Amino acid sequence: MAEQEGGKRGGIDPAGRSAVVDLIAVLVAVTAGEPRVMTLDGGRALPSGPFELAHRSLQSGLRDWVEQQTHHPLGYVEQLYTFADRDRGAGPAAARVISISYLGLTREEVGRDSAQGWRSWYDYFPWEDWRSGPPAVIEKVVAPALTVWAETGSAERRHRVALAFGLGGNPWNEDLTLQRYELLYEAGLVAEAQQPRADEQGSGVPGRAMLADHRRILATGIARLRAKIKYRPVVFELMPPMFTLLQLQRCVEALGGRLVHKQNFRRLVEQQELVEETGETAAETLGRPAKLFRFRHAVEVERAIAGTKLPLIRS
Amino acid sequence: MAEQEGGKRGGIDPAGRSAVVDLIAVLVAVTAGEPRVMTLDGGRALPSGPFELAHRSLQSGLRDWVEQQTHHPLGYVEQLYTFADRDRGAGPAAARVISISYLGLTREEVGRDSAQGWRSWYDYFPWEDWRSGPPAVIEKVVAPALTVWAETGSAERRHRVALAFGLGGNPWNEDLTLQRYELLYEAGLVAEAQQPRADEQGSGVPGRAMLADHRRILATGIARLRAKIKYRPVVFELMPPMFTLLQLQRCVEALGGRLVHKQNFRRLVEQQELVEETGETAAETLGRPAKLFRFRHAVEVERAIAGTKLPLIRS
DNA sequence: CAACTTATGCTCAAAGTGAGTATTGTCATG
DNA sequence: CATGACAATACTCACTTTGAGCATAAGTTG
Repeated sequence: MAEQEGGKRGGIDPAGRSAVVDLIAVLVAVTAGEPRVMTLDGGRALPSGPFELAHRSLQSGLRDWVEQQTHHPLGYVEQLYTFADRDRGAGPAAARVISISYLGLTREEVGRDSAQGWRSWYDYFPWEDWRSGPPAVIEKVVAPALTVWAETGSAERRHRVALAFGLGGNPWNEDLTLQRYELLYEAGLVAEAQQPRADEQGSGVPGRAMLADHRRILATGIARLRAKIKYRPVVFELMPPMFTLLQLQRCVEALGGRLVHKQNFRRLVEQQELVEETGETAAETLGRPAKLFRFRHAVEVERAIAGTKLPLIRS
Repeated sequence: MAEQEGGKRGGIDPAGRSAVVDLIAVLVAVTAGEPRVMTLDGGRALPSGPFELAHRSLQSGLRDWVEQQTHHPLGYVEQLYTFADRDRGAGPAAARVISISYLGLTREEVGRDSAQGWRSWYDYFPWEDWRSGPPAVIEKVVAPALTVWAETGSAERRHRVALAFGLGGNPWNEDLTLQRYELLYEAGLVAEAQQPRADEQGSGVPGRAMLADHRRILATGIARLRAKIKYRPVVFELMPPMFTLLQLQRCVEALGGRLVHKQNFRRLVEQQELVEETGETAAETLGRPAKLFRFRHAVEVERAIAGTKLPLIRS
């Protein structure tokens, strides 16, 4: 089916059947209540590099590139998505490039030279941060522009816009980050959608642009992470070994871009036995001192058991 | 970063930076209460083919291959996973192949010449069907063999086995299909794990083998589908336009490999307003005639709104 | 000490779930 | 034509899980 390629160098490829494969990382940390993503090139690109024969696997290839480019170790990693759209790559004459993207979770290391690359992901998606209420940018810029665009389309298009951005009485759903970005792209409101000139923001919407489809990949990562923290205890990959429940809450809020009910959040965390007390208490500056907790790693296995939602029968 | 490849033929590749990319489909239908998967080569392979420059996108490339190989139209499609493990491909001297896998959902078309390829997925994973209680094959073959293997490893290995296969009082979790297959592979109990001889089943566990890593990809598809029907109304892609609630239930049971509580299942379906009455009733053979329902396509958009699980605050 | 800020405890009602029991239509059959 | 067999539907009931608050407790700062 596929011709063999034995050695270190590939052969001629008459059928156009081989492609360049890029590995791209969305590396996330939460620091000081801000969700941050590792970038290169002045914030315009995600860490990435081609998959090479020398790499043992996709993941190890990714690890090599990220650690080489950012000098930051890669912890928890999961695959995100594989993209290969033609007109969505690096310019009009782009080669056929396949982008295999990964989501990585870590913590920022203080005093590292990697400190340069971290940026708040809300720099790229200002409309995604609802922690201080509905972002003004939506009402002032995004909604009007999208509404104009939607008017020129079908009713279904208007419906998609209303649903994704919580317009017309619809509730906001933080998990739709990717759909929102894709809508803005379709509407030509993000810089990446303007083929020729890459840098001018023009008639677009606020939010930093990135090279090629990196911002789309970032949106994919955010969406995945926002969805995942709800059913898998992955937040802890972003926390220090010991933390207070408020710190944990702030982390979740940073990721979700929404505030949560403090008491109910604690109830949830405790009843699910996600954490255990360390016995120590935090040396805070303000308020009653909080107990310090640590993640109960045991739940990672226990949680594998859960999962269902169908009205099963016992027997 | 990546060298340009202009025309129909690729160039020399000194850095080993280009790879062959295969597109692989797990095409599923449910017929007569059995979950079935489309296969080729006498049930030993999934539909697949290389991604070529001529393809507009990964999905369209996949569609081309599947429709050409199976003469069956492809409906709902979603990406599954991208594999590229070295020692897991087509034999020891395998080229570096990247497999991008997709899950497709359809219905079998009667009287099609594509009818050949459909097989029950439980032919490949007999231990996954719990609809008539715990499969004998687990108690008789799988559990003993895995226990022997686990004894030779760490306590953590024993724990993984117990969890994945519901041993030692652990509950069965139908979503762990992939983990179970991977454990069996690790333990050398599936034919694919024996490098040299491919066909002899020998000391292994019952269940049909497949070429290369196709069975692993099938397991990935099953796991994804089992998980997904719980939070997204995808079952309906597998149903005819009109159906009774019992037919719907049988379909869900076929996929999950477990029986569900009839009354509660109906309550769930109705309270979520997934279906609406057609007014007609089924011309059954047995029992009180059932109302025929159709899927409320409106929920596909409505459902996009749902999704949360965090204890949000209103404000 | 008063004012502030955060940590924790508790309550309450509304929904959602797991497991059954009871009743109602139809068809096939002795 | 009464009786089963087999499903479709209706309802119950006891919990559990959530969404929203109210009320205290325990430090820090001026």
